[in-house]
Amino acid sequence: MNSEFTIAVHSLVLLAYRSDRSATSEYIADNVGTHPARVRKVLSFLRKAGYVVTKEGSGGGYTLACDPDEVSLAEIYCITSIGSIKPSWCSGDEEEDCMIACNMADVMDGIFSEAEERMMTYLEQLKISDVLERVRVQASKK
Amino acid sequence: MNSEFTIAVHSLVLLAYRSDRSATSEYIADNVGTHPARVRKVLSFLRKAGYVVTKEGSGGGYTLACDPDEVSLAEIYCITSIGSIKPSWCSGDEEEDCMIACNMADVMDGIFSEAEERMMTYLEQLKISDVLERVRVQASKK
DNA sequence: GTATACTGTAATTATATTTATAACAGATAC
DNA sequence: GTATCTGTTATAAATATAATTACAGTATAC
Repeated sequence: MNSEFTIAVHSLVLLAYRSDRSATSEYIADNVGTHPARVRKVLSFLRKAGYVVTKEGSGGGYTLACDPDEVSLAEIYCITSIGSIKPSWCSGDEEEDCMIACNMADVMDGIFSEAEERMMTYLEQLKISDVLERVRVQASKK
Repeated sequence: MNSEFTIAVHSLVLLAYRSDRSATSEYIADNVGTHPARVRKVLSFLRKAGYVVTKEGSGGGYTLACDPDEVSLAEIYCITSIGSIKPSWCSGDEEEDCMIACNMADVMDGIFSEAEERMMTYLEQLKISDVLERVRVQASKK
């Protein structure tokens, strides 16, 4: 799976944790453990989908624009990583004179799509606030 | 996802389609669209797990050693690609002085594991014979 | 209006992963 | 013994991913 999903979830959880304060891409990048430009790219998708509000210029940054109780990981997955279950490599070849070789790519494609849907029904149940709660539980274990 | 899963499923479906005839790695590789050495590597895993029987030497090759009605894609996924849902890249850093940064990697790890389990309950229902049937249906559409 | 501090985005470089290929030992059939 | 196969490792090539650089655009403070 694409790690932009991880970056998006981490960023949203961080913003939810900081309640309504804004955060710069540098601050988020440091917390996530990546480069600010990468955070800006991922959060730019979230902004276009309305999950965060961004403010350019001095004193700018990112703030949460959604209710963490309402937003599921499935929505975030759709924005950042849909289709990433399926490997880019495909078996078979349409030109071969064999029923298996000709059709395996299509069949596997369907299987990967259905598998992804199953995974997404799970992610639908998980909200950003649940992830934050899991972080709290994990922290209390240490 | 790792494409060894695709190669394994394709090979098993091909062997099931050819009933009890054996096939060489070169024949399978040509059908799958990869290198014989890669087929040998993947089928070597399947042999160790008892799904195929191999015969070395002249006239050798691979034959199915399982009932296609009984073997699910979940079993094959376990052998070839377990854990491949989770991206190798992890966010956060245990050393940071922030609850989110410290625990996000563990939390995401758990989420990816659960997501993978959901996907696997779907793959459990799909047998090798179902995949062969899907190939037949797909072929009849053309 | 100019300096400063941000985001947005594209281009480039570096790194990691994946796939293909080569090579050869070991096994079996003839 | 020779030809044909698998098993396995090592290496090279291709691809995908992540980091970095660069700079235009925008808002703020002075």
